[in-house]
Amino acid sequence: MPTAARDRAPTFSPLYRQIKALIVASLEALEWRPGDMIPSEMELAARFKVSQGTVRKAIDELAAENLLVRRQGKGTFVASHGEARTQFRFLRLAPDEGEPSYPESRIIEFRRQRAAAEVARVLDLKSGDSVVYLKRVLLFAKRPSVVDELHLPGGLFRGLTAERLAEGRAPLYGTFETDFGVKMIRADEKIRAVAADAAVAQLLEVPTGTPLLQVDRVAFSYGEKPVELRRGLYLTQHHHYRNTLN
Amino acid sequence: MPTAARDRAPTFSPLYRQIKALIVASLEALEWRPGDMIPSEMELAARFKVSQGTVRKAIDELAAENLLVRRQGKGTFVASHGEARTQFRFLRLAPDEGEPSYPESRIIEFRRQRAAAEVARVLDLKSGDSVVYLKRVLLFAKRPSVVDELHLPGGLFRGLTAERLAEGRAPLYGTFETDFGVKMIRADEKIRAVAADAAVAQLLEVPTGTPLLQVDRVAFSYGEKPVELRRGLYLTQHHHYRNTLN
DNA sequence: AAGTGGTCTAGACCACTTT
DNA sequence: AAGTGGTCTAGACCACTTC
Repeated sequence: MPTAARDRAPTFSPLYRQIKALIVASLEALEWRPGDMIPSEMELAARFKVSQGTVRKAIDELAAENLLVRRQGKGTFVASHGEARTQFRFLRLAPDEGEPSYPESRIIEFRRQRAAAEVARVLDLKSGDSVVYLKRVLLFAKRPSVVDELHLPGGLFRGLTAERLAEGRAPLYGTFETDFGVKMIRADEKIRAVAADAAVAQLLEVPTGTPLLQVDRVAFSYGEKPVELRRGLYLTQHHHYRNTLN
Repeated sequence: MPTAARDRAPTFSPLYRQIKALIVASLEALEWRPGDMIPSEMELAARFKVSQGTVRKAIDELAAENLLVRRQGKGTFVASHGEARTQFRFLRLAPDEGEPSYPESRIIEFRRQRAAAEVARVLDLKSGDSVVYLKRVLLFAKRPSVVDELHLPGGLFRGLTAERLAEGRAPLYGTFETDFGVKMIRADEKIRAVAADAAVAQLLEVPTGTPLLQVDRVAFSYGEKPVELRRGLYLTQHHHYRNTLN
């Protein structure tokens, strides 16, 4: 049978990318939730009326983008922040000695407030829209090592309260996806060296002026939608930010 | 024709990975140099006696790893550090405002010396082996912004002299690949915040104690071979280290 | 027109996991 | 044994670049 053409965008888009977009739409609509198995390649091929190889290529790309995870013999699954595999993808601070571990979190402040102009701009909101503000200290092996400030769109995190996060050792992004259906896909970070001010120095139990890593993050969900603005101040006396250039 | 089996490693390795290894071997042997076009998929398929699709899958992975670059209608080319595309893959310091640019370099020190224990360990040399030591200042828009110290295996960089690098605006890794056949593939970085000591502060024209980003890099060539140890101290008052988490 | 990579199909068979 | 993803093939045709 000759190649199916279907509705082709004015600028040529191959079939497998259209299939890919359909799968992403299903992910976004939570037809399959994080951790779920999606239909087999043959089933999807039947649903979309294309060959298995075309579905395969679409899934290949989604797996490369960490939206899906393939497990031979088992099936293809929706990636989840609850898994060890994904655990350290967004947590780049590692101890100088020993294995990476997940930190303990202490909430310093939690409130809903009106978005300042800068926050609104980055999160694609209107100035004055509701925003969740969260300030935490992260402790690695009982040692306070990070001071974090987060801004989240209020509309996406309706039931979020301080109690719900309290004393959590659970990954924050895992909570976001299971409790609020907000899936973090990608993040951009800008890193600088700064001196600790008095307030931060006290929280981290170091002298004022101690050099800290300042990590400004914007995290995105499906469709490049910004859903988190975060500033982290990292104490790097026993830890470092690890990165790989490919 | 049934599937060719060939010499199969004890743990199963698919054909396309064996093909991939053969292509990497040719790259390593400089059969095709950076910037060169490699043979077409059909030619390689004939050479290796496999189908075009199998060669294609091997090349797909090599392109994903940035060892090869595909150009539709033209051919497949060996990736080169001389291209704009690759330019900023290993240069993560970007100005807060405006477009990234390539810095001017000033050499502060250049000499050959015996490898200290730590340097030898990281570069996989013997203690006392010859090592090239290079210290530079990088200037963005006339502003000194980085102090860099590099250690390179002496054996790989035989003809390297200070004159050859002098006042170079050319990318260092481009020089390495064209002049010495050493191709940088991947690098690991560990980032910390530190305070500028007197010597560095003078070079960067800032007060002693100014917070700086300390970036420790180990760069690798083919086969995970370490070929560079580098420590950079970045002034982040008008620049930042950019990163994307996927 | 010819040559390159890019897409799509259909079918066979392999490797891994579960029943 | 059945179901899943993984590999490999052979052939057709499309899109892009160059001659």
